[in-house]
Amino acid sequence: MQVADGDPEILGLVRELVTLSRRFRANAERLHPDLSFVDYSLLSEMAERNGARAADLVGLYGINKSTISRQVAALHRAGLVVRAAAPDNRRVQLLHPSDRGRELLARADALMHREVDTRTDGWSPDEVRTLRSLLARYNTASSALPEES
Amino acid sequence: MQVADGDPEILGLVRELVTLSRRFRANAERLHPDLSFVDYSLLSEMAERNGARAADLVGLYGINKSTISRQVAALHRAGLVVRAAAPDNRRVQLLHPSDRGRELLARADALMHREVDTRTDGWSPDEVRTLRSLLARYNTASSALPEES
DNA sequence: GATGTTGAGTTGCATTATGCAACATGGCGA
DNA sequence: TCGCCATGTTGCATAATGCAACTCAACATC
Repeated sequence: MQVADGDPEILGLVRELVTLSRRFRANAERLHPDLSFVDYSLLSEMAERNGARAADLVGLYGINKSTISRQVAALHRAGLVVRAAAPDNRRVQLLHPSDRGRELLARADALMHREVDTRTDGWSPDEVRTLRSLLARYNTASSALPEES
Repeated sequence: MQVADGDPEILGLVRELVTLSRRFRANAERLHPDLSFVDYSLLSEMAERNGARAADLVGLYGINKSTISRQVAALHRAGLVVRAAAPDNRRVQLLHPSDRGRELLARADALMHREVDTRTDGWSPDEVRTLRSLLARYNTASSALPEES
């Protein structure tokens, strides 16, 4: 792999990742207009982790905390998120989807599920598993970003 | 696959795709601030296809043509894209990266290459190939979207 | 207990990304 | 020739995002 620079396989992977990133989001946006892609990502993460701190989301997506702050505030205003003080550290607020949030999340999940299921039509279960697992590895690796101070 | 609804494998895949979509973009944005993620995606597609029509890009990314129009216009103003009339259909303009565009693209490519190479550190060449190929299949399947009339 | 330091969020300000709908125009077919 | 249609473009509005300055509560030290 140390072809140093210019491994066409890697560059090809980059291309696919780029395309996926733009298209997947646009597609999701069309699929469930009730819950924007951003809101969907936040709610699913909170649900997944059974409560997330804003800072977690900042780290996960690698975006500015002001952005997360605003997006979470919007979700809260919309009644889709509840904030709870963390038991251990009172400075922190744990974010959870509200009942209504869970409901919207479930609906969007169903749509996304159907969508991805359709797009992987004809794949073997093993291929689906493999894609998921490789993406999970890639995403996890990405988490270990060099934090800019 | 026909678990109708609720296949956790599919839903897991959805989660990974969501995370990737948000993070990959943000990451690219930080990696090569000279060339925004959007500009990068457009230029690489033009280069890849050796000339792309605006409508191609609209279809590829599934976004509104007005958005593409503006983004291409910006690239053109910046001197990174040249427009040429298509030989067969004069209504169409073929978009190519300019020399300067190619230059910026190459620089961003190098950075992205390095980035992805790093994140797949420790992967077998086969795993990298597999991820690329599965993503390619997924992306291609996505192209066949039901066009909303 | 007062005080300075630090972590977690917020907010003002600016820019970019994107959608929708109306509009412009140059080809093409009847 | 005429009208229709495919390709784009533009006005208008909203969402997403970054940066930097600021608030505030919790901690640590003295």
